[in-house]
Amino acid sequence: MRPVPPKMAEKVMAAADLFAERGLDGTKTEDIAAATGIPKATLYYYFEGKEQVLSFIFGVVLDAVEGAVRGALASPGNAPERMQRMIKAHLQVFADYPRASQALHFDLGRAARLPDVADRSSSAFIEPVTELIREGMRDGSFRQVAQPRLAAVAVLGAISTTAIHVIALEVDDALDELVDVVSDLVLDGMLAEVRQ
Amino acid sequence: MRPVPPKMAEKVMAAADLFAERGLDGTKTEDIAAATGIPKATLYYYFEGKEQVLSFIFGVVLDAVEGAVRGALASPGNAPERMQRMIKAHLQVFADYPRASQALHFDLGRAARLPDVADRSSSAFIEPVTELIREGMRDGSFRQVAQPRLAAVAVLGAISTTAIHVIALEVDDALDELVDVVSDLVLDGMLAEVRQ
DNA sequence: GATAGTTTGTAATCCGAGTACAAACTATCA
DNA sequence: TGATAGTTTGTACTCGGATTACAAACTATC
Repeated sequence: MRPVPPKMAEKVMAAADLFAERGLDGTKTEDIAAATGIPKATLYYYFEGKEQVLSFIFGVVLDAVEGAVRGALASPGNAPERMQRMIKAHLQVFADYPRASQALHFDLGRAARLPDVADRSSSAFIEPVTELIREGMRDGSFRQVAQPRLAAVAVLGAISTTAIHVIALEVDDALDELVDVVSDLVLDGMLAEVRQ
Repeated sequence: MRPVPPKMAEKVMAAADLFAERGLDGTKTEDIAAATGIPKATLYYYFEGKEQVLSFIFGVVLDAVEGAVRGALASPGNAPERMQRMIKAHLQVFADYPRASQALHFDLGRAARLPDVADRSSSAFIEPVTELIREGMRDGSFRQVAQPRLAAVAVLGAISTTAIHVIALEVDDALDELVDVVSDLVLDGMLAEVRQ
């Protein structure tokens, strides 16, 4: 993949609409050309194929997730406060890139097999959040969680599944309400009383 | 789609391996024929195309999920107890159909657009679990959740994301440990103390 | 043993991804 | 100015694979 000049990068993001709607395999190269305004031959000059176009778009989203998570976890406050900020920041990425996020979710299995994408989603989210959980356990703000890494995966699942669910409803500002739904669940759980 | 005789139905499940590994579009009709032992022409006699083969397999998993959730929610006990049983039963479906579950996750976006599949995953999981949450709120065993339906979606996300994560690791009995990880998170959250 | 439905092999069609290539265009530098 | 390298794009081509067509063989049933 040749380095993608900024103008091209911007145009190419328009393909996220198509991928979100029909998935990679449901999208014809011609359609990408039409939607982005980049002729087919030019696409093949920069990308090795349409999968790389998808991969490029995923990269943009992952960059944003990485930045959001990193920022929230580096912010001041105790572990629960930072966890909530992380959830908010992560949801903000879905709000900022709704179509690209949907595309990522649509072709989730493929994404997991794309070189880089799998590693990067692990290093952008799972690892830092696992570390946050461990930290909260050490300082006493989180209870002892048997498997911090799996807990981090569960949190990721809760965030992304609800976000995609809400985006699909196409109610624009509905993602905001999710911050409370998800962080209440993750932090407090659903029980009315703490079990002894 | 013609009614699929039992012998055929059983054979066809072998295609789940392929779909789990490469997704629908990465799987050739010839490969499906080879893996299932059903000749290509016969496949087209029963199914309108390979997407319908995928859909059929998803249907089997959804039947199982529906049964598992329904059984757990109809069992005796208060809402938290039944929620935990539901989580266990749902995870058991992943254990029973690991490859088909992976296939479903791989082609998640497509699944959401398949007629029936979307409706059925909603009626098999989201709606009954939403109702369970409401019930727990009424009888005081769950705290007041702002959006029970979104909470149910979050729980589904936590269950399925962790299950797929664990299946991918190919450690056979690791799904068992998930019951505690997920139900602790869902019921108790992660905080050490209840916030006032 | 006639009829309807099933099973399967083979050949043909058709679409679309990716490739090849050449002409036109642009920037840079001597 | 003109040579050179890189960029942009149109057009035509190849090739794989999904789907279709079809006919022969097979099976159950009445």
